[in-house]
Amino acid sequence: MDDVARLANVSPKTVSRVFTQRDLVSAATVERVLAAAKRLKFRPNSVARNLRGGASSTVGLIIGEMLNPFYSRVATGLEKVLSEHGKTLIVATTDDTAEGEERVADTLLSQRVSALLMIPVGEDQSYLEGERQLGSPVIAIDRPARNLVADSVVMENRNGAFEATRSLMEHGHRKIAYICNPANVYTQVERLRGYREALAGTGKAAATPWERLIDDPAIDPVHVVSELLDIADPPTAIIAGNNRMCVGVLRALHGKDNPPALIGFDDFDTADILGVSVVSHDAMEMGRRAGELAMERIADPTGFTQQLVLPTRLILRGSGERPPLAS
Amino acid sequence: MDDVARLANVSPKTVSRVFTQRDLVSAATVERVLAAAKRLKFRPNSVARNLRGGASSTVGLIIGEMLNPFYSRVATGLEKVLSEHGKTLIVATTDDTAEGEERVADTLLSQRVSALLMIPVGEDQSYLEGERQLGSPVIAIDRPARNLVADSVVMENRNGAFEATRSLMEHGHRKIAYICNPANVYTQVERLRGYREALAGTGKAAATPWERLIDDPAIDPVHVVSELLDIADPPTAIIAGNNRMCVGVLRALHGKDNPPALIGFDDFDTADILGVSVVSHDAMEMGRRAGELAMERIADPTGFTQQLVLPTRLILRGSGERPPLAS
DNA sequence: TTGAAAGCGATACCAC
DNA sequence: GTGGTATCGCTTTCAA
Repeated sequence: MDDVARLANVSPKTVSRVFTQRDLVSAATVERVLAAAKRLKFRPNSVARNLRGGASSTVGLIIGEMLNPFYSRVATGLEKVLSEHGKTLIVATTDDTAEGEERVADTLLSQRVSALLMIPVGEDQSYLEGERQLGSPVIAIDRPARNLVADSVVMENRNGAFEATRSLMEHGHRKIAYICNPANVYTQVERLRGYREALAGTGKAAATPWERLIDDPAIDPVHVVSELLDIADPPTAIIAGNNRMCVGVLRALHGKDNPPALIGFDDFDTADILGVSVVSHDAMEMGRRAGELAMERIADPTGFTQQLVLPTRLILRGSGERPPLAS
Repeated sequence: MDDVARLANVSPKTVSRVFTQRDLVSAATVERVLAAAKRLKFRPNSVARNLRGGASSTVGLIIGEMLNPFYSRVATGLEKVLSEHGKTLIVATTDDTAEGEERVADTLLSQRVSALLMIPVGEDQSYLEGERQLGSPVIAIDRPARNLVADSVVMENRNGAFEATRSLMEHGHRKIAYICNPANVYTQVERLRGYREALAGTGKAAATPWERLIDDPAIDPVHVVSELLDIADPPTAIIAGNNRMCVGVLRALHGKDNPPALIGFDDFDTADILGVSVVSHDAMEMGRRAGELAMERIADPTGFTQQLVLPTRLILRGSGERPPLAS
């Protein structure tokens, strides 16, 4: 910057002004500075810029992995909002482990991100409490943070599952399975609850014999489904707890003669071609709203924390409307 | 840091040492400093840290959009390598426009990323030449950079298309279509060439009547396919130039009685269930190799630039082996 | 093994 | 409109 100032015959401060509050500088000076900057290939260093003010121009996002289209949709929505606000997105992945989460949170905070957005995977985010007090807002996406005051954006998990189950019941099903992996996360707990409530009707919601709550990513959905369909009183319909599980179930049912009905959670690219009914939601919108929440919180760290709940929508494409086998 | 130093009764420099070259400090001092740091919730500011040295701990990636699974696979592979090297990933998207590319490149360079990785979308990257000379290595992924010295990682586009075409020919096809959108990118030019060469046999490769090289993202693949199958001498097989187009073709063929054979470029999640033959490649590996190339170039900016070419693999799942209609 | 001083690239505050 | 000066949080000399 000093070089530019020298070449343009002004003070460094004026150069700085040209790149930040251009209207405070005379047109002639601006032109001279810009020319000098161009010649010297000068580009303001936004890192140094933010050294002073505290809040940087970056925002951190912690997700399980980028391969999962749900996560990448969230990232997309978020990135859109950020770029509108001149912020850039730092993405870090946890491989869906709690240790990974703490590790990358630490890294991102070292980078002084102006906000930390995350899809929590660990069971406890209290380790972030100090940071939050120090001024790094935390926004939880898809699942609320635990033991931490944080804004959050989630979806209507329970109601989505409730409606899916009810829809299957209206098509004559009564023996309905619920399969998911992982199971110990907020979204699945909620969805399971909605499923049970629908099945219970006015009675008391309780576990059913057709629930398969897996918690080991290594277990093959195909295997689980095969086993499930082989039990004495097999289900006539299946609800898959997330996109991954839904594809797994599809794979398991593939080629079967009289497949059970199927409704998946999360929409996916070829679901229309495959005729798969799903509980759909707008993951990009989640990212977008989370981004807006972050901008809000950066602007006013003292406001009330909010919990946004986004709707889900049942999309019927065929697989969810298959009647039960008349056995 | 000063506060920590005061509390631990040492100089700031010693605190710095504890967090960087711990072995140069006595064990007792280390402990005292760490305790003080913990009490004060001190976390080294890696932004300020890098203010001095030049190269920062971030690496920038410019991609078209995160929704495209190809891009996100590349990002995944890259992120893996970076986290092993203690670097974090800043992702910026261009919406697949050249202007977007320049804009976000500028932003990332302002952030002083230690390397700039990109899937070039514009037709000219010479605008980065200055930066490269100033010490920001540029790595092109999937497509070589134009008018710029840069390392790159690409795949065997031409050969992949060649083999797909040959495979269709071996199954009796002669009237083979090639559909893609966009068309004016390196990958498509190469694939088209492979397709033509295979069809030409020993003759001179030339355009065929079944090529549909679209360049408007708004045009619906379904429409293009319908039209293509309605011409006087319709193709009996189709090669789709990328994942998006492949799904589009699938959608168009869906429900048709005697669909043409189909081979797609890029594998996708449910391709096995849908029985779609594809030219597959390892996008994560591309990201990984690009990351390694970046680390290499950061360590030694003077080395020869490299061009890595990764193989493709034809996966036959049914759609590519349908024989031509005996019409 | 530890410390003092200068500086990285920019901005904020206060003069002129 | 423009220019000094201190400062942000840390690291790199060079000494002790």
